Amino acid sequence: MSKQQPTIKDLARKLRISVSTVSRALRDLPDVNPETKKAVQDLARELHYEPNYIAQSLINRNTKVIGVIVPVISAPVFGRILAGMHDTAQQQGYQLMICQSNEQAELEATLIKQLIAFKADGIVISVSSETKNAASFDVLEAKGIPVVFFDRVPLNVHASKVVVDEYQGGMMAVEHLIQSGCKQIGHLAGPPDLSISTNRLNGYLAALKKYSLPVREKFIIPCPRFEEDALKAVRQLFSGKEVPDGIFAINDASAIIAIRYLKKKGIRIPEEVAVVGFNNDPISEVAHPSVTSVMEPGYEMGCRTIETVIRHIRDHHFEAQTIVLKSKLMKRESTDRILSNKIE
Amino acid sequence: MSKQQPTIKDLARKLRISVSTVSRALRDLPDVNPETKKAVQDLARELHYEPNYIAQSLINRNTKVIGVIVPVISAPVFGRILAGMHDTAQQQGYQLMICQSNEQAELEATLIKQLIAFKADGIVISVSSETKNAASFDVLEAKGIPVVFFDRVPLNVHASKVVVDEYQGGMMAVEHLIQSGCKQIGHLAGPPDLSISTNRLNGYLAALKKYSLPVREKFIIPCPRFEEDALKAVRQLFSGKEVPDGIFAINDASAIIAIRYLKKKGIRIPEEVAVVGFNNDPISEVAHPSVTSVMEPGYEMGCRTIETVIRHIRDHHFEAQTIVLKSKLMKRESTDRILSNKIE
DNA sequence: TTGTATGCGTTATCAG
DNA sequence: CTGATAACGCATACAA
Repeated sequence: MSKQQPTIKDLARKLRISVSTVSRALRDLPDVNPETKKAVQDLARELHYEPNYIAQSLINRNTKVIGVIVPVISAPVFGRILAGMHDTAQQQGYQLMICQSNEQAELEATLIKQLIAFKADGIVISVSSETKNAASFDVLEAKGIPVVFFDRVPLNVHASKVVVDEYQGGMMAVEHLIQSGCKQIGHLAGPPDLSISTNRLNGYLAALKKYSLPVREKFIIPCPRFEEDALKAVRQLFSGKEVPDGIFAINDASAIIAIRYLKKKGIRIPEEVAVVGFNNDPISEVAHPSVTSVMEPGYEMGCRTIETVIRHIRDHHFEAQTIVLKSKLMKRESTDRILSNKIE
Repeated sequence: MSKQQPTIKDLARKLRISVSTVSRALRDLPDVNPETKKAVQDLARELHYEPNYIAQSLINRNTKVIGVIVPVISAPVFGRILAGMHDTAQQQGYQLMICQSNEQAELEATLIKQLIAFKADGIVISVSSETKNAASFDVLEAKGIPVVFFDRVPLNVHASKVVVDEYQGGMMAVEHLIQSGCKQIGHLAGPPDLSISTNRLNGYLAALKKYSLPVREKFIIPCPRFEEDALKAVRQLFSGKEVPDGIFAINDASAIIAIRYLKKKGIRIPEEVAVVGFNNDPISEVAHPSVTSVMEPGYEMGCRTIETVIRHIRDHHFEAQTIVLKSKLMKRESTDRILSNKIE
């Protein structure tokens, strides 16, 4: 804190009135003499008085703080989500306490404890790729602290969730590849324990089934650490006798790693292999060729998540709900097999 | 908050001892019977007791919270900085309260007030592009709240600052353009009131001077809203009779907008016009051609900023200092005039 | 309309 | 080693 911030006590002493009157005047309550009220407010301004939120929290039993845990702050998807979260929180008079788990389950658990100790009114979480069970979240349920999961959500947890329809996204992506003429589509999958991974994978499988294309286990390669495992995965994908003519990647960074690998091998994109990414990160637009990608409504997801957790905070009996947002396919050069010859 | 979180009172009642003993046991203070200590700690674990930070803050007169204000959370540069900030803060036992000003001076002032009300132990700020004077920061000085400015810092404010040597960055960028054979270098400048803008501009001017190249006012075009004004600016740059053969852009997004414009006009890069960006955002690497860019040590800047503010918090007499970090030029295709014919 | 007393959860200062 | 009691800054029921 600082050296000597004025308190209501100081104001009271200077004005020779009681602290309760000062307290009431500052909050502009009705039953207080207009003159004394004005005197108090004037003095408060003059001394740059700011109410002590900490003390108020102790009494009101709420902090107006929402804890946020994301795997990595610097990932573009989370950047957009956090921006949306901050704007709606601000609008509703809440502050955000943003933390990153660095994809570590243990740190995630620690952060949850810290946020509890801070008496955050509610907590919103996007789980780390390491998180295997929901044990760390039980505390929250037990303590009755409102939680909303977003983007990456755990299974078997009774809580509100805000997610993108990953199944639809995956399906849409693969369907687009098929319609572009791909017959053998490889999938650079995500960390096995994440909901987004399995849902996108299921979308992939559903699309294949819809068009009666065979599923080849060898064409589905999980990348536990996302793009960090992507290069190895693509290599594996193209090491066999039969190689894919289309790739559906778990995110844009992985898609671009695949594209680079293919270009280096002299394989033309999209003519020989078409590629679809996920997230619509800025890089997908500027890459060469630009990458067709599934765009998730990140900012909106952030807004809805905060709205939902606030609803839970205000009404502790509010029923847990799952909000599913739709994603959109941004078609670009990496799958544009008709216009592909126009690419310079 | 929640319904019924256990307090030390509850623990005391259950164990039929006093709250002070419980308090001491929980903090593992020396003069307390090992047996009672164990009993307390066991019960605490059993009941999932978590200390109330709020109450502790009230008494300790510190919150272990550092307020952070950035213009936009979702910008890659700030993402990296925030990541560095969070990691060191976590390591030192501090929580971050991250806010975005959305480049608005007024919101920035509001956020500062909120953080003061929250009794943040210290505040770190990267000013909005709209911020013209330092009035909103005076309150902090007056109240003796430690402040550290980073990245975009205001002039005429006595406080610690952590910055990148933007002058050196700009100079390096332009020198590289000159050494690549450029003789007429245009500059897509930043918002006029920002320190980064003027410093990069000065670096640009210094480089021209060093190589005895003339300064043309018409080749320096400010972009008050960064990339949002970039297209208009490039158009202007190439509208006259004399056009540049090199462009130094205030950031990578602007550089890429320029590149797109040039490509559309059939102007070859880097042969006819070489381009340098700033920030080394992921897009600079994947763009076509990839963009030579000045890399700022964002993560490190975040770490150093938090370290500095914590130092000020711990020692209120700690002298304000300015830490200057060096940037690095990442050379890529957009300026590679020798290898340019190798670009596919 | 205003003041007094009490409490929020914790720590610190004393006595015992 | 342990237990009362008073703070921290504020809000509120109650009294005046």
